[in-house]
Amino acid sequence: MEKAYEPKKYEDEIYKRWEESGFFNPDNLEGEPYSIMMPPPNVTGVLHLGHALENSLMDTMIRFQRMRGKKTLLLPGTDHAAVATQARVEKNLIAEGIEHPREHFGREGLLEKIREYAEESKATILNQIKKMGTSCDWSRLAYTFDEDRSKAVNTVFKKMHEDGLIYRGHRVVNWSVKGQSTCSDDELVHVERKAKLYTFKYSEDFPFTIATTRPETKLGDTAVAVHPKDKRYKKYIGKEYEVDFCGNNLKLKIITDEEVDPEFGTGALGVTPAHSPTDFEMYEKQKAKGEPIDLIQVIGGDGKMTTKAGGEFAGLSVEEAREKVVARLKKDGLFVSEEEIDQSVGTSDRFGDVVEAIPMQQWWLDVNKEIPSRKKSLRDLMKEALTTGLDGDDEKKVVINPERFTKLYLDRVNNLRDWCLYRQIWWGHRIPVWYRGEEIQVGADKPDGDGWIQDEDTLDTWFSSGLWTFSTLGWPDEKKFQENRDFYPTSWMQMGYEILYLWLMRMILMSAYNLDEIPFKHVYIHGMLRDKDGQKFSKSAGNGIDPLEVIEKYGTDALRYSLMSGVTPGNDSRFYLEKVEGARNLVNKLWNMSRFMLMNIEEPKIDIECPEPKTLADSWTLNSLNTYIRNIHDSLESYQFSVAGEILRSFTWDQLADWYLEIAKIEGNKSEILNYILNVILKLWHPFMPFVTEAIWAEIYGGEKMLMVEKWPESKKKNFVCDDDLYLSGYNLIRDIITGIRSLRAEYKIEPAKKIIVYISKNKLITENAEVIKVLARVEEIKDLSEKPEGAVGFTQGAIEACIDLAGSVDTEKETKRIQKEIDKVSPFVLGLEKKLSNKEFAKNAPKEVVEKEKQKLNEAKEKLEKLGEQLINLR
RNA sequence: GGACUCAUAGCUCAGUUGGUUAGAGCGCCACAUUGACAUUGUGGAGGUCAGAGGUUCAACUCCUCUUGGGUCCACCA
Repeated sequence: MEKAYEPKKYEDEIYKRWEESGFFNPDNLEGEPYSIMMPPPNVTGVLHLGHALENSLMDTMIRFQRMRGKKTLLLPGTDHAAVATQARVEKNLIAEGIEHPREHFGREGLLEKIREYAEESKATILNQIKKMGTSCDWSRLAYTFDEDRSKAVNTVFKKMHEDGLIYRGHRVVNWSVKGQSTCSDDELVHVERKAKLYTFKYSEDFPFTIATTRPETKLGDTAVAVHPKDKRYKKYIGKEYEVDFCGNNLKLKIITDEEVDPEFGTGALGVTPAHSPTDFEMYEKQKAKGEPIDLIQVIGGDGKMTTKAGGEFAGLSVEEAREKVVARLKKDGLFVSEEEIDQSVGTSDRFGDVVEAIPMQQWWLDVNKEIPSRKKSLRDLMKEALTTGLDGDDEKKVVINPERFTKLYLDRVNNLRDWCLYRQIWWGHRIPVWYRGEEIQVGADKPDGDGWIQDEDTLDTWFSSGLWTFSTLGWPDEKKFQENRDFYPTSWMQMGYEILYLWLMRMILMSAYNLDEIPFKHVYIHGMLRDKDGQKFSKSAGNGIDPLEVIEKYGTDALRYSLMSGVTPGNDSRFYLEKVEGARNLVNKLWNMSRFMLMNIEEPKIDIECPEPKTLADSWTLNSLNTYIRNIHDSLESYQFSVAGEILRSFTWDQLADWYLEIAKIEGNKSEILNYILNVILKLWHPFMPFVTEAIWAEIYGGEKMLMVEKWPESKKKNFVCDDDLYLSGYNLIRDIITGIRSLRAEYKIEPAKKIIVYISKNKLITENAEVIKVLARVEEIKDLSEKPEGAVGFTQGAIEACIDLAGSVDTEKETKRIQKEIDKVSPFVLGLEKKLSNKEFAKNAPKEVVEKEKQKLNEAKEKLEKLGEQLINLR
């Protein structure tokens, strides 16, 4: 084995071997099914560190489960990401000088451009996933926009339409002028900005003033709403006014609505049904009440004022129209005041512009309507999945970790509005709806007869992502799906909290509706990765880090470990290169430890049972390892990746490398035990650091047998027992003595090479481990404490006292200080314990073990205090 | 307006059903250096767990409030 581990030499070759082995494919495995559907990365570019974290989490889990003997499936794929991808390509084209890509290329031409980009991006992404060491089944690779997935999309659309859940309606939508497309409420990003609130009167004879930040929309007002209990306006309710507003003849009915805040502005709200979601709701309510008001669209899809806005304003941009309206109001003496206020506006998450509310004929998914065969709405299903389980079946319940996200999810479900399904872009699943005059047909294929025209629009990208957990398994093809049925519902899903609403909810909706199943049993929500200073990684901030560059420099294992260490569910974590460096060191340490162990193993055996310990160090290490096996297993089972990694690191480095291997050099003859320990730790490390462990495994056992499918270590029920009481805490005592001597040596600046004589109250434990103490603490001879000379300095560890002879060079003052410091540390502890133990309530209420433990601690501390006192007296 | 979350060593973070003399990594200080490893080893300094109350025999851990960061949702006419 080489002196240092060089990841580059091994990684690609190992990945190839894994792939060729066929064990990424569960069809070649046996056991209980375990499945994870990889959240498909968007084909908008390359993978970032967040994806790298996700791959690490999923692959660690899947490797762990595979080694446990499960039939594991990690299904890879990518997402066509409709709007995001088209927006990206259009942006690139505009940067290249093509001002209007849609007009320039036409539908098919632009689609071809996007397709090219998507394919390229896809290839890059898949390669990156491989570089991360992700053990996914490439034979089941899926894409949200491929044939099978499109089939699923069309099938679901048709079914929902037949169930009456998808309807067509003329309603106010969120419209991105820049993107020339709608977007759903979930796709809005709210930003704070300053705005002017204008107060004005519609006309001379209108009885009161109203306030607005959008004077230009007032050209489309058809009512004025006040709070039903607002006394100021009581007498006007129900009246109708006809006003001349900036040259427009407006009919305004005074209506009431609970939504109106009497405290805001003047307490009277000009209702613009066409350009405000809440106003539109009032319009609908009025209609339902049988007292309809009008709807006048004064802003068009191009962001300009329409002819309905009046000749003076038609064709102006919104901003121009606003200025003009304000100027006109001032001129007409209708303007009252203006003030600056904070306002939050919705912007498009993909195009970045402030969205306009515009009324349009669109298709919607009704979340409140009863599903004919179920007597429940989609909203009900979404709720059930996280509360009682579907149909009250606890087995059909999704558990979110950390739990707090459950509440967020449910709050959102309760306030859910109908889902606007259509997007006026070209990249995406084309709507399976056909028109001929007034006739409408739904289905993927063109209906019989002439004159049918397919809808121009495409579906919201999340519609296909919502189907991901089962469309990837072959649904709606019954045969294909049945073959994969064991993997559904999937076992585990991990995702960032930022797509909780966008994705998690829709997957649950789609699965519950189509299959009457939950999509997965457990969801693990991870936080966002931030840079060293806690900033988000982003293109515009220029702080992005390419995972491939990190891999190139430090290796994949180091990247994986550094990403997962320090993460706790639901919380953001920071990424910086020092962390990767530390992980790289750990990887190398593991390599070198293995190298050393291998040198001390006579003939490595791949199947080796835990050998009987021969020395104290052996039993301590084997017992300790046994406990760690259990802890790591439990931590991984409960998705505590960081904890599992940390305790494994601690065992490997702090216990094994720093102590046991050093002792092995002294005691010698440990071939079997080292063989066993090496096998076990390589297995335990494998899910975290697949490459280096597999590389070491190959160094030991050749490339034939793969660690990836070795059996996960089992912890034994019983530890090795020691007959003597002293042995129970024996090993820690030996370590403490060695550390104590080392510490004294450092304090008295005894040359490291110089061997000294120590005096210890001897017992069997000391005698048996004398050699270890001698070598590790650089001791010439161990003599009995009774022989200690005048002026020896010492320390106490539990029942054992040890001294070193400084041959008259004791610095009394310094030593006094040292001992006093020690006493100052122990005495308050003793006092505290005494107080606690003398408290009757404590004795009465605390569990027996706790009381016993405290008593023991007190005795030990007291003893130590006594000895320290003696030492202090001896100094004088 | 409604809610969530974080505050622990210089820095980044663990601390999962309340019982440790509160931990790790990095950094810092001192020392070591020819065989597993300088991507190293040894020793050490460093925290009244944001603040104030409360519950409890016992609080970093549970409750309330305060302060300061971050996030989400709703409304914003």
